[in-house]
Amino acid sequence: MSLPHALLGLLAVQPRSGYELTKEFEAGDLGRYAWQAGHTSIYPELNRMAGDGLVEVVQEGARGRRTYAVTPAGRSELRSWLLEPPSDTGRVRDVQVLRMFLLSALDPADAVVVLRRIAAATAAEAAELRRIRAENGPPVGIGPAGFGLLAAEFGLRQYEAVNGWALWAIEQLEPAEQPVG
Amino acid sequence: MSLPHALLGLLAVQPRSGYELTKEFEAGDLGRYAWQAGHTSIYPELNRMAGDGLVEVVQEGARGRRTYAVTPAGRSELRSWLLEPPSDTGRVRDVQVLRMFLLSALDPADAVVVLRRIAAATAAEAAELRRIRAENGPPVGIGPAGFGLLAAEFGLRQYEAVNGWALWAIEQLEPAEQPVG
DNA sequence: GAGCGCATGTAATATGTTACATGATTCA
DNA sequence: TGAATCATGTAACATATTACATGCGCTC
Repeated sequence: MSLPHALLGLLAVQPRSGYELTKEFEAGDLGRYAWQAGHTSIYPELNRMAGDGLVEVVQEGARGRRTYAVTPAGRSELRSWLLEPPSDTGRVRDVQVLRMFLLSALDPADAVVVLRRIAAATAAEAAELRRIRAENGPPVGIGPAGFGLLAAEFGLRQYEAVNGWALWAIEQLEPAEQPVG
Repeated sequence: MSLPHALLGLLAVQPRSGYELTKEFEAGDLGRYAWQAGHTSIYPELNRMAGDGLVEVVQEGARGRRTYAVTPAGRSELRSWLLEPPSDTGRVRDVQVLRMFLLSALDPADAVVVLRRIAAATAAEAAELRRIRAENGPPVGIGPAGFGLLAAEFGLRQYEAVNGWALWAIEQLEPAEQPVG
């Protein structure tokens, strides 16, 4: 269960309310590439973590808004979780990757259709990330400002890799698709 | 919920028992990179799918062993699931990727420790996959024999991408780690 | 003052994991 | 005949998703 660590990580960047954390999971890079959660998981978890002393309410605003920040205990917990050996119970579960693996079960013609879609989608995503990177200029430092640079670069390389794989796979399959040259 | 589709995909390659499917998820490429499940999920799901006519028992062996195969209805279901537009409810949840995103929350020195570990691990995995690919020779065709080739290539490119990213990230962080050149 | 978005929560349902449980078969 | 592995299952628990629910505050 990594939700508390994801929350600690986001709060370590800057204090936030449950509502803002929810938005971050919905729209941010972390929610897109790494971990997802809805508000119905986040609110109870924040209360639990506050009870455990990992986070604390640092501000109360309008409409019952409570801004949380990481406590020293929370920071320590996050650090040891990140530094501890992978101890991997690693349950991978990625629908997109599953689809890619199962392509072999399709006729080559069908598989190529899907692969072309993957190639187009990943190329578009990669182009978008390249545009964002160019706009922001070369990275001059990575700090508590956010995951932006590391995340963007990671996403870019990931998309490029999948794109290259899809193009390669299409080449492998096309001879079978068009045996009559 | 993609477990039934993962099962359909594995059974489309060849009929198998619940026990064998469990082993495949434990040790196979699909279980490693794409989707995981334990026997306590698999057995009830197979029974449900048999009730729905997606799979059928084609053989009964010793110790109550039941070998399942995909029915035409199951094949049709798998195909339309693979061809349908991504309709992305895509709930990404990858602990390793989460760790990578949260690195920014660490001191640069700590982050570099973790990144070096990632770089070493991904380099080793990539080397292993390259070795396997070299042993099996160039791919001459992809058929119902399995996910082997597509999977190995996908894994290799994935590991190379993460490796490249980790090395890049180390370079970004090291000036901060050693400000006194 | 009406509507929208902010902000938090509970309850019911689905799903997945861990622990528990059973019995058959093979091999030493 | 004893141990290991095959082979399947149920029950209890933890977790996640969906639906339901409430009320404040801002803006038009």
